[in-house]
Amino acid sequence: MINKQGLTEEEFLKLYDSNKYEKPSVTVDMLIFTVIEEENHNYRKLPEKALKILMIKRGDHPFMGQWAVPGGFVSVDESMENAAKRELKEETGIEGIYMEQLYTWGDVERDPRMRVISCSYMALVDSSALNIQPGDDADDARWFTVKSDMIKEEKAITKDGYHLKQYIQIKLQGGDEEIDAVVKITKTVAGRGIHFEREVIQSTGIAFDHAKVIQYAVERLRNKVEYTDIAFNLMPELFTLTELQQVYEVILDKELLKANFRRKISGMVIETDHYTKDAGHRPSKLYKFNQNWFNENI
Amino acid sequence: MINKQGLTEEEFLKLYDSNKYEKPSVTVDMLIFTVIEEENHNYRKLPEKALKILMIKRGDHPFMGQWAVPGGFVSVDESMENAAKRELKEETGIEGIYMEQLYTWGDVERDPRMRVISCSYMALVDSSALNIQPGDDADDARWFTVKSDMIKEEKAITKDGYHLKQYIQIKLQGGDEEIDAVVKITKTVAGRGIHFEREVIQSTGIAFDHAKVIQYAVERLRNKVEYTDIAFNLMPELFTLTELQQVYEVILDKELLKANFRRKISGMVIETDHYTKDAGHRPSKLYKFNQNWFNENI
DNA sequence: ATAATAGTGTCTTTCAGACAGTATAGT
DNA sequence: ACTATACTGTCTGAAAGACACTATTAT
Repeated sequence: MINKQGLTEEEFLKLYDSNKYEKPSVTVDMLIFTVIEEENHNYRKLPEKALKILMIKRGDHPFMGQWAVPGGFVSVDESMENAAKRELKEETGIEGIYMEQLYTWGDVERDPRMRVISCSYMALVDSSALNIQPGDDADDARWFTVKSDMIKEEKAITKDGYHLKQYIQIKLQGGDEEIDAVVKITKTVAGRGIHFEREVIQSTGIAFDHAKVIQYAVERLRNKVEYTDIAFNLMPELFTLTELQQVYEVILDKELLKANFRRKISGMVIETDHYTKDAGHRPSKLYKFNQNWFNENI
Repeated sequence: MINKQGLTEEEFLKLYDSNKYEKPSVTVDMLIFTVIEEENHNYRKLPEKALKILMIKRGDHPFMGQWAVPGGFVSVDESMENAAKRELKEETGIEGIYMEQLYTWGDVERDPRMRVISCSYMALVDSSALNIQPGDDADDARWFTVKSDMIKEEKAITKDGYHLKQYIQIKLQGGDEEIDAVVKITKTVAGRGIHFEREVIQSTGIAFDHAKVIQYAVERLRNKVEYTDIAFNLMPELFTLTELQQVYEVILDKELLKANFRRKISGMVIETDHYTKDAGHRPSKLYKFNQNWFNENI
C-alpha cells in the first residue's frame, strides 16, 4: 500500500525521523512495601506489625539529603516493566515478587532537572526477604513505617456543585528519621462533571512529588486488600490466621473482629498440619495460600 | 548544600545534560466511549442502546487504512493530562468531559516507527454531544459498537501452580466496517507469585496494540460501573430510570431486574417534576444525578 | 381493548458486624 | 492458677436476587 506521498510502508519507515520533536524523559518509580514485626518485650504477647516502605536517601542534587522512592530512567531498548524489575533488583537485590503498575505522573514541573514523566509501580515483599543493599547513586536505603491519615476535610458549595478538599498526612518513620508531608486531594463537582486533583502542599524530607505517589499507593493497597488476595504477597509460605489478620489490620489501619475475619478469608487459605510452638500460650495452626481462590470465586 | 563534585544545586542544574541518553517517545491514547440509541422501528418499543467507541482511520503508515484510537505525542512543555485534553479536543471537538487515566503501555515493539510509550485515558461522553469532526491526519472518524466476550478459557496445572489463559474477542462494528481481534490474558501462578500478561494474538483492522487497550478499558468500565457513579457521565442532564438501566445493561452485557436495579441506584438520583411523553405507553418520570451520593456513602 | 412500558411490594438467601463463649499452650 | 492467645457458634440487620403484582399512556 502506498500513502499520499507515494511511499510504501518500508520506505516511509526508513525516512521517518523520530527526533523531529523534543522528548520528555521517562522514569519508573518503585514503591516497595512490606509488613515487618516490631520489637517485642513481653514473652507472652505477640509482636506488633507495621507497614513499611523502602526509601533511598538522595546522594546528589536535586533534593539532596532527602528521601525518595527508588527508581530510574527507562532506556529506549527495554520495556517499562523490565525497567521496573531491573531497578528493583539493582537497588534492593529483590527479584521475582509481586508487582503492579500504579499510575503515571505527567506534570511538567515534577523534576527541576528536566521534563520527566514517571510511571510508578507497587511491589510487595514478604517480610522474610529483607536483605536490602543500597545502590550506587544513593547514600542509604531504609525501611520506613508508613502512616497515612486524613487530617482535615473541607466542603465548599458552588453554584452548580461543590469542591471537596481532603488533606492527608503522610508520616514516614525509620530509625532516627521522621519525615512527613501533606497531600491535598481536591474533588471538583460542577454539573455532571467530576474532576480530581492531587497536590503535595507541604513536605519535610520527602523528595520530588513522592508524597502523593505514596499516598496514592497506600490508598490502592487499602482498596485492593478488601476485594483481592493481594495481601498474601506480604505473607511468608506458612502463617497463622492471626498473622494474616495483623497484616490486614496494619494496611487498613483499623481493628477487625477475629471471627468475622476468619469467615471472610476462609476460602483463600488451606490448613496445614503444622503448628506454632513456644509461644507462651495456645499454639496456632499454620496455613498456606489457596492458589485457586480467585478462580473459584469469579 | 554542596554535592560530592562541590556543586551547589543551582550549579548542578545548570550543568545537567538531559540528553545524555536516548529517550523514548511518549503518546497519549484516548478511549472515548458513549452509549447511543440504535434505530427504532416499532413506535411503541423503546429504542435499544449500544456501547460505542470512537475510532479513527489511519491515513498514513504504519497500519494505514486500519482503525486506531485517537491519540498523539506529548510535548515537553505540556502535562500529560493536558495533552490528553488537547488530543480529545483536536480530534473530536469535545471538551470538559469525564476523563481518567487507564494504564501505560511500555513494550518495546509497540510502534514500528520508533520506541513509543503510550499512556491511555478513558473518556465518557453523554450521547447528546455527538458532533465528531475528524482531525487532520485522519481520513475518517467513526463510532463503533463494542463487543467484548470471552471465547475460550484454558487452565494448565504446573508443578507449583498453574497457567490460566483467557481469550477475549473484541468486535467493533461501525457502518459497513466490521473489525475484530483476540486478546489473550495469561495469569501465571507459581508458588505465591502471580503474574499477568496481556497480548493481542490476532487482529483484523485494529491498528497497533489497540485491541488490548480497548479490552482493558471495557474491563475497567465494567468494574467501575458496579461500585461508582461513573455511568452518569454517559447520561444526559435528565433521564429515565429505564434509560439508566439500559446503560448499565449495555456496559455489563447482561440483563438486570428492574426492581432491584432501582433499589440499588435510588440514592444516586434525584426525582424531577418532568415526564417523558408521546411514548406509546405510560410516561416515565425524569431523574437527575445526585451529586452528593458518593460523599454520603463513603 | 391492547401493547408496551412504569413502577411497587415482599419473600428468600447471603453476608457483614457484633459479641459471647470455649479451648489450650507456657510459666 | 493465670495469662494471652486460638478458635467457634449464633444473633442481628442490611443488601442482593427473584418474582409477582398494579398503574398508565398512545393508538
